[in-house]
Parts: sequence; C-alpha cells; structure tokens
Amino acid sequence: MCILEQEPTSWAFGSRMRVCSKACGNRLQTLGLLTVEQGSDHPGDRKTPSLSDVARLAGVSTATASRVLAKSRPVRDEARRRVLESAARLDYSTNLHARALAQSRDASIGVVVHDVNDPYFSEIVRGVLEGAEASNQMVFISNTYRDIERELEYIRRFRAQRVKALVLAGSGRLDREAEQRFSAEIINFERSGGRAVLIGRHEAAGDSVAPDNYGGARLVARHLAELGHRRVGVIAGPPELTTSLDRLSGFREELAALGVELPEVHVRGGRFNRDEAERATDDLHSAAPNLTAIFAANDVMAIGVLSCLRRRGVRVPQDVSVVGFDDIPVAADLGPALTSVRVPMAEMGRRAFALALETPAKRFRAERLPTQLVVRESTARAQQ
Amino acid sequence: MCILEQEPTSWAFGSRMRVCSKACGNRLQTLGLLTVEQGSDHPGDRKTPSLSDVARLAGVSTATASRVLAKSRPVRDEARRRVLESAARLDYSTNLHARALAQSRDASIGVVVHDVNDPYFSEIVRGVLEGAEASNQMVFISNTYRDIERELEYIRRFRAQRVKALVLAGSGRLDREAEQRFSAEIINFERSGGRAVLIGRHEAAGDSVAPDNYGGARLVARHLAELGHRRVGVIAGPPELTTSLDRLSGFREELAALGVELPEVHVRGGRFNRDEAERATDDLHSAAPNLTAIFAANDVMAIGVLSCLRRRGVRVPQDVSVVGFDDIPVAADLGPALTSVRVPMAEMGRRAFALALETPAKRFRAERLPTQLVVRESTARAQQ
DNA sequence: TCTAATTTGGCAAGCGTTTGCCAGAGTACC
DNA sequence: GGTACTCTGGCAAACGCTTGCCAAATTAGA
Repeated sequence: MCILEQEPTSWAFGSRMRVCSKACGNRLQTLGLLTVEQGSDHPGDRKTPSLSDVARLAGVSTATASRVLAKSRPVRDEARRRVLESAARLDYSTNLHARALAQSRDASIGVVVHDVNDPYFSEIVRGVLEGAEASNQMVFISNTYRDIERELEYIRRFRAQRVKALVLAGSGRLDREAEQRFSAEIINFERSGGRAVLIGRHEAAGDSVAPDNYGGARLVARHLAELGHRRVGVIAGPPELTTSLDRLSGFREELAALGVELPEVHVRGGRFNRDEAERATDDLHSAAPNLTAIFAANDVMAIGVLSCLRRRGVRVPQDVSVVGFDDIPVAADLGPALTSVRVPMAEMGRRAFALALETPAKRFRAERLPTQLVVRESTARAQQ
Repeated sequence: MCILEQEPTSWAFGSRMRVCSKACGNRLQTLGLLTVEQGSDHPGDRKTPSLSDVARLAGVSTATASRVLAKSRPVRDEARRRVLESAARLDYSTNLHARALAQSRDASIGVVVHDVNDPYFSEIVRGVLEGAEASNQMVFISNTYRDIERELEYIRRFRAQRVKALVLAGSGRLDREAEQRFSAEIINFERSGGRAVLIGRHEAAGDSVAPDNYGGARLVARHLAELGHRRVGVIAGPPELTTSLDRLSGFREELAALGVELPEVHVRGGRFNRDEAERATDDLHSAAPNLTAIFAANDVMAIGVLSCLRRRGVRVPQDVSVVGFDDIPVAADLGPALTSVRVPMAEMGRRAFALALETPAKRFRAERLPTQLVVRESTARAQQ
C-alpha cells in the first residue's frame, strides 16, 4: 500500500517521496493483494449477531442485555460487564430498525433542502449538522431540487421512517394549492409524532426560522440610492417563490420611498442559479444598457451577473454596481468582491435544529433572523 | 397569507405588489390564524394507522394488503382497488422500520463525506443523488469533518441501520493503523449484507472510484514548466491524506522530469480549507517572494492563495501564476478565473452509486477516472 | 364434465428490540 | 425477627410488516 513507514508530520518527506509515488502507480496490484487477503469475506457469510446472541453468551436475559446496551435502566456491575464484553466479542451492533419499531420512534432527524449544491443550503445543512453532532444525533439529508412533488414525497418518507424531527429548508410558494398540500403533509407528519421546523418559510403550518429578506432588500435599495444610482435593474428569483417576492418587494418599496423608480422592464426573473442569471442579465443589459446598478436576488445569481458583465466588457463597479444576497462564503473572493446581504445561514440551521428538539408550543413559533449589508468592491458611486 | 390571487407567471406584478408586501409585514398575525385553525392538531392525537387498519377497512388480510402496497405479488384488481382506497382514506404510510425489520434490509443508501460544505464533496453528493433519484431510492448523507473516529462511527451506524449500500467519499490516510481500522469496519459492514463503495481512496477494502490525482498534478507541472516557470511553490493538503500526497508527488516528479527543482521550503501544508491556505501562502510568500507560480492542492485552497496575493498586492497572473485542483463550479468565476484540473466529481458520485447497486465481484474493483487541465486566466508566461 | 395447473388470499411465524409487570433478593428500620 | 422498601433480572407481550406454506378458487386442457 502507498503508506509511509513513519507517520508524516511535516512536508519534509524528502527522498522518500519517490518510493511512495512509485507505490502509487502500483495500486491496482496492491489492491489485488488486498482482495486475496480478504476476498473470502466479501459475501455476508454468517448471520449478524442479535441481542439474544449477546445475552446468551453473557448468561443473562435479553432484557438485561437490552438495558445495558440502551442504558435504559441500571444493571449491576458484574452483569453489565459481561454483557459489554460479549457485545464487543461478537462485534454486535444494535438493529436500529428493531429498536425504532419497538419504541415506535426513530432517534434520527431528517433534513430536506432544495439543493445541497447551492451554498445557501449547504451552509444551512452545516448549521443543522453542528447541532446534531453536538448531541450525537444522526442526520439524513435529502434534496428536492425545488420540485414540490419531491418535497412532499420526502416528507412522507421521513414520516414513514418515524424520524424524531424534520427540518425543511427552502422558500415557500405563492401558489396557494401547493402551500396547502405542503402544510397538510407537515401536519400529517407532526400528527405521527415527529417535530417539524421550517427554514425560510413562515407561511406554512409549523415552527419556523427565516431571514429578514424584506428588510435586507431594503438595505440594498438604500445603499444604492445613497451611492446616487437612479437607473437600477433586478435579476429576480423564480416568481413562484415567496423568497423572491420578499426580496423584490423590499427592494422596490424602499426604492420608491427614496424616489427611485423601478420599471417592470428592469426586472428579469429566473431560477436561482448562475446560468439563468447570466442569460437574464444578457437580456436586461441589452434592453437597458444604461443601468448603473443591478441587484441580484441571491449571490449565486450575482455570480452569473458578474460573469455576463465581464463578458460584455462592462466594468464592475466603475460602469455598473452589483449587489447580491445571502453572502455565501465565496462572495468575498469573487472578482470583484461582492457586496451582499448577510443571511445567517448556518445560524438558521442551528436554530432550526434547536427548535426541533424543543417541545412544541400551542402556537407555531416564527423566528425571524436579522440580515445585514456587507459592502465590498462591487458597488461604487454612480457615474452620471 | 402572502399569496397572490392569481398564479404569477411573470414579473409584471404591478400594483398588486404593495398589497402583497403589506401582507408580508403581517405574517406573524397570519401565522396566528393558522395556529388557531389547526392548533388542536399539533399533538399526535390518534394513533397512526397500521397495515392491519388498512386491511380491516378493505376487508382483506394484512397479507393481501401488504402485497398490494409493497407490490410483492399480484393481487386481483378488485381487492387491490379496495386496499389502495383504504390506504388513501386513512392516509396510511408504511412503517419503514417494520418493513426493514421483516426483510432484514433497509432499502435506503448511505453516503459519508468529509464535508458537504466543500464544493468537491457537494458535487459528489449531487452525483450520487442523481443516481438515487433516477431509481427512487432514499439517500442519507453524513459529515465526518475528516475525523477518523466520526467516520468509523458513521459506518457502524449505517451498519446498524442495515442500509443496502454505503458510499464513502474522502481521501484515504497514510496512517496504516487508521486505514486498517477503516477497512475492518468496511468489511464488517459488507459482512452484514450491505455494499460499500469508496470514492477517492483505492487503498481500502472495497470497490472504489477515484480521480487520477497523480496524473492531474503532472499536467499542472508540465503546464507551468511550459510557461517558463522555474521557481514554483506548492500549497499542499494535509500531509496525512493520500490525496495530498498523490497530488504533490505527481507535481514534484513531473517537475523533476522537466528539470525544474522544487525545494522543500517551497512546499507548505495545511488543511483543505481557504483560511489555512491563505495563512500558508503568507508564510510561503514571505519566505520566497520571488516565486513565479503557486500550485494549490485544491481549488478551495487556491481561493485562499488568490486572496492572500491580492491582499499583498501581487498581481495574478502577471506576477505570479496560480493553479488549483478539482475545478469546482466557482473556479471560473473567481478573480481571476482559476486554471485548474478538472475532476469529474459528480460523475464519480454517479459511478459509485451504480457500482453500489451491482453485485460484488470476487475481487475489489477500482475505477480510476481521468483528470484534465483547464487553463483560464490565472496562469501566464513567467516574467523573468 | 372432470382433472390438472395456475392464481389468489389467508394463517401465522418470524424479524430484533423494548418495556410493563412481577418476583426474588437485599437493605433499612422497628 | 418481622415489615416495608429498594434493587435487579426475567418473562413475555408488544411494535408493524413480510413471506413461506397451504387451501380455496379460478382457469386451462382434454
């Protein structure tokens, strides 16, 4: 195997390097070796040991063995020791399904997000995972790709799995029927004994945590207005999502309050991804080449905006200022560094997790987390 | 609720906007309404219906009901219809644990990655999810944060859960003992009847898919050498990981073959994250300010490199060329766009998933996927 | 019309835990 | 020494589904 003889603690591998890389070239061979060594084990030979095997070996009843392993009741030292020992000897592993069935509740928690590849969601997931890690809980993550049917299906699946808690992250929808189906499924889930917490949607039937999208968007409007921008455009999110609407309306209303007009034709929409935003910006910039600022509904879209402008030879921020939303980790490293609205994504995940473990109140609880403008290099005073 | 009366299909919300945003301000109130509407349902009132309830309502045995719902054997139309109808009426949902227990196998598959927040892993996850989605399987994702104990713990957990298959993504370790414990756990898992597939590590006891790190790094070396770079540095990954070693040794050896020396002092290490890379670059650049090129062991680290150089007023690529590895989606959008080695991350995820569903061969299978250099703006001819 | 083959449905025995209830063994206190 | 508790451990009944086996019903074949 491609393994150094001594534990490498620094990069001073020196001459040993050559030896090692040679081994690397030979891995397939090494692999063959491994196969021979353990090939006979590949198929599941003997049955996995069960609790009764452990109990028998320890000379106690399954009840006692169970109580030792699940720590559900004190057991005298002598017996405990014997059980633990047998369990170790047999390499016993509790059948989680049997346990969940007997307790009619699974200890793990589920997370449903739109897309783990979107930094917004992966940050949320990180927050949830941190909480789970701290209390040693298992977490199951699923992707809906923003498809309502998948979303409902996953809620049902997690219900079927009887998970203790479910965290659902992703924008609500403007479509009343969709929201009602969603709420119905959530209620069904909770009725089955689990806890559900929503992230980013306050409208549905459940406890929730959400960023102040409306307020954040107003900050953007004020920032741009103060820099003297009067001709601004928006690359908005999908029109069917409440998040898009909240961000757009906050922006529009604050702009109006400051006396800046935002014509419909300066607002283009698309899905929350880079490529659609790039295309939308192409359209927008062709239709209104004299804009001095563009507000993208999220950072991922802002990346598309920047890319389009770069391709068109438009300088940011000299010719056009660009603002995003979310402040995903990479925002600070784009060229130019992106001005954005910080949404405490990981914090939302942590809060949601904490909420999921609390006993539910009579009324649904809705926490709204503040957002904050982070000014970087992509915005500057408007050139007349 | 903050819902438009008509389905929004364009951004021409016009005057309706004001109404809507006002509603948004009132959400908490709306929420109260919802609570009142459904508050009494919050606690799990009546028991969740079981298969026998469905069977009773349909006037058949549980066996028949089971066969209809699990599609495990044909059932006459009349009976099938009645079962389906009762199930729908009771809003029945199969208890997955009971099923898994009865079949002694869970239908879902597990994925263990180092960190879902690292784009490298989230792309892999995407690939796995795509495959799973296509065949309607449930996927459970867990994070180890590169901690060996957590990694082993999760394998045990998935074994306890009796998942059908397990995909483990993340570099192998140079530490022999760690690798042996890992392999032992994998073997245990497979012995319990599941399938395990590894991504990015060919050394352990299981089928695997991995990128050609060694070859990719050689491409980088050649590219830089051809551009006339003679004084190059490396921001390497954690010394205990095989991925780091493969990338470093490929780079070093090709460089040597082309007559370019890579002194130890030009190689700095750190974890695979942006901030450590930034610090390491600080060190490196202070120690060797005359370098004309820096190779980062992955793109996330390259971001740190770029950030450091920008802060220090070093122009990329005029003063220093920078190359990354992985070609994560955002690489093309950095300032400047990053030259990198494309690793087919999502494809690896898809392959791993496919492999996990195949019946195991006698010998472990090891697929190595090719990598490819993608030249962008961060590399240029060396200035003398 | 009768027999053989094929469907279809039900019975009941698991699957591997947990846990309520009970009994025996210690302890403590009169 | 007797009574009242407190600990421990075991029995056995769930938990909710699947499935082998068998019988009844249906269909095919002659």
